[in-house]
Amino acid sequence: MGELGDPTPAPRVRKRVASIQDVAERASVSIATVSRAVNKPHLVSVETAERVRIAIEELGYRPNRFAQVLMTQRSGLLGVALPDIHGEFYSEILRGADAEARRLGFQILVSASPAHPGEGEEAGGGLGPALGLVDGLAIMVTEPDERLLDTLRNLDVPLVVLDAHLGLGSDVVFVDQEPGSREAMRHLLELTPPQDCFFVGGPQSNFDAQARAKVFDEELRRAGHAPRPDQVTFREYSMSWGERWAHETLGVRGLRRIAVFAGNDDIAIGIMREAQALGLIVPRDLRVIGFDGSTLAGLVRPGVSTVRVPRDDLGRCAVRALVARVQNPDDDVVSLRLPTSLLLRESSGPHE
Amino acid sequence: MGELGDPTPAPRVRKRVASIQDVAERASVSIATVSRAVNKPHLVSVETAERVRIAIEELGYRPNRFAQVLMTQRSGLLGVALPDIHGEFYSEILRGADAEARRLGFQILVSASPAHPGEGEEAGGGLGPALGLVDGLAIMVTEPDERLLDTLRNLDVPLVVLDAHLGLGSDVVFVDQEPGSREAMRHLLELTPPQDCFFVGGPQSNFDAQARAKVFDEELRRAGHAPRPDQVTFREYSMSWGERWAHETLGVRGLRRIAVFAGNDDIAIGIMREAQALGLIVPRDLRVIGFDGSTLAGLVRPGVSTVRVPRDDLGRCAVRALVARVQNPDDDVVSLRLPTSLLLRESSGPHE
DNA sequence: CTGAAAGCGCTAACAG
DNA sequence: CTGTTAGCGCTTTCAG
Repeated sequence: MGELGDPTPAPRVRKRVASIQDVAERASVSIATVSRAVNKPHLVSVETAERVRIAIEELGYRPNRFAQVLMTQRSGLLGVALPDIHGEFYSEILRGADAEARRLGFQILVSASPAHPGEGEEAGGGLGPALGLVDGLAIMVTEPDERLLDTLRNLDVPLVVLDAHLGLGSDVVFVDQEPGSREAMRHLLELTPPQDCFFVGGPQSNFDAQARAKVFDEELRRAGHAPRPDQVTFREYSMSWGERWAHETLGVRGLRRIAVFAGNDDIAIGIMREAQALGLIVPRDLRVIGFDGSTLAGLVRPGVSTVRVPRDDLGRCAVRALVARVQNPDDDVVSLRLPTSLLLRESSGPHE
Repeated sequence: MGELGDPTPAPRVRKRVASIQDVAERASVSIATVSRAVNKPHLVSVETAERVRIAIEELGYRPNRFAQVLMTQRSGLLGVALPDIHGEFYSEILRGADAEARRLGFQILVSASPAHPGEGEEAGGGLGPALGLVDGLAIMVTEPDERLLDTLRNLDVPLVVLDAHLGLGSDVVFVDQEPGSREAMRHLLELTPPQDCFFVGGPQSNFDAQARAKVFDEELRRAGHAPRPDQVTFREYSMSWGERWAHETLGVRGLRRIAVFAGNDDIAIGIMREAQALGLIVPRDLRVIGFDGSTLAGLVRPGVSTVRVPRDDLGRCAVRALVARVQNPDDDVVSLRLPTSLLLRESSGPHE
């Protein structure tokens, strides 16, 4: 049962500092008065307040947060658990979350949850023992995970789920993949027949990947074509997957004049680069649209059309919802939807 | 003095959960025994341990971290304060720091310190009251800041400084700008005369910018040329600054066949893009080297030569040093140096 | 091996 | 307006 204990049993290190006791003595008041002077200044006389202020100053007193936190059961910490901490996508979510948290007087505790925690590993979004220190948890769930769900159910702090509908009655903030995907597909289908359209997605188990693929499927059918299996593939959100797909499709099978709806910008760029390496011209031989609205998509040549995702809004709204819940546990559960939209660039221009 | 108090006075929300008391009663032992069973299993008999285990299970007991932390004065939290949380550079530092922290059983508390905290704002790296919750602080300091220094001096937790030598006797982990910069400059000076070389830097007050500029200056002199004022400029780490510089230098003043050592990859790419927009060819008309080893530098055309910075090592080493200090406060102070090195791509090739 | 007891440093009634 | 008192939930001597 060691896992319940402190992660690193080690000698205490914090040096001895002035306590509220010391301040009280120095100011010749009770500790209660010191506490009030600090936290509820309006409850003490100005003279007393001043004496306390001076004592605090002289002693360099700072309230021990650990003790405060034990009393109030509130740490001012918010857990933010993401699948990964890396890359522009998550980085911006974090930025939004951090900014909003700061604004509201909280600090975020970031955690990159291992995507599939092994048997031994803790689920719960990767904040090991620190989970017990947060006032609330915002967690992004990108694929089904029973163990995680279980942890979340037993959580004893407010919870906000990002980007997934888990059916546990928590607040939810999610990016609606649909409108942007729909726009993207209609744009492609305007100039490319449905049988020449391809979806090159991320991991199949990803909720996002599925949502995007679903729109792809729907729009193709709407255009009168039931997608062949080779038109929809899944693997991972990486440039190398895009390159590989392009190599096999454009290089080996020699397809031309096709249109690709890529699972994200990395994949799109990978596809484009490989196409270019094969001597093809984008968009003439290959039209492509990515997803995420990454900076990179706007920087490569040709610019990559992409579906904008309001990343920092996502972080911001998640934190806002979480804080609302923390401060007002009995408010109605909210479900916040952030829309996506198509951002057109050269990569999805006409075939000629 | 309100700023010393809890940031958000709000009602308690944490629901009532089983305490060690409850477990003790259920297992018919004392709370001390429960504590031992959890933290020092070898100190209790197997039968007792089992009884306690069962009680814990049945009650869904989890030790209250707040109380643990108050007793042990150790939270398992590490503060990591960076100038910004955004962009690949910081993102990777974070990733390294997070991975290492996790490995060592700690959690990091990220903070994007406002670069120049206003008068009212807290210095101390932006972790407001949360500063009191960390076992140690790793802070990246990019420019001189007296107020910050002061805060750091009065810190009552272990401190590791990143990327700056502040002269307070803390551990330091720093990226040595020199070797990479030196290589870069020698590479440029091989084919471009010193009077046609330019340094386009970030903020002048940045330690890094200064270090890089210094090498630029030294190498030009070494090549027999004392840099003119127009050869060295500072502003900010952004693409738009690069574009602007290029516009004025290449567009307005019409310079050609020059070589630029840019303060970072963003600047380098900005310069390159503007040059291309002006119809120039890189590296024929303009050779350029960036800094940071960003992914982006390898993705644009032509590929941008850059000075590699071991970003995740930086985060990793900082955390390692910090944890070492936390666990062993009396170890010798360490100063860790991480070297940089040149990564050649097309952008700094010959003028023709 | 186990229990009793003493706090960690602070906040929050409750009386004055 | 201020002091007294009671904990918050846990860890840790110190005796058995």
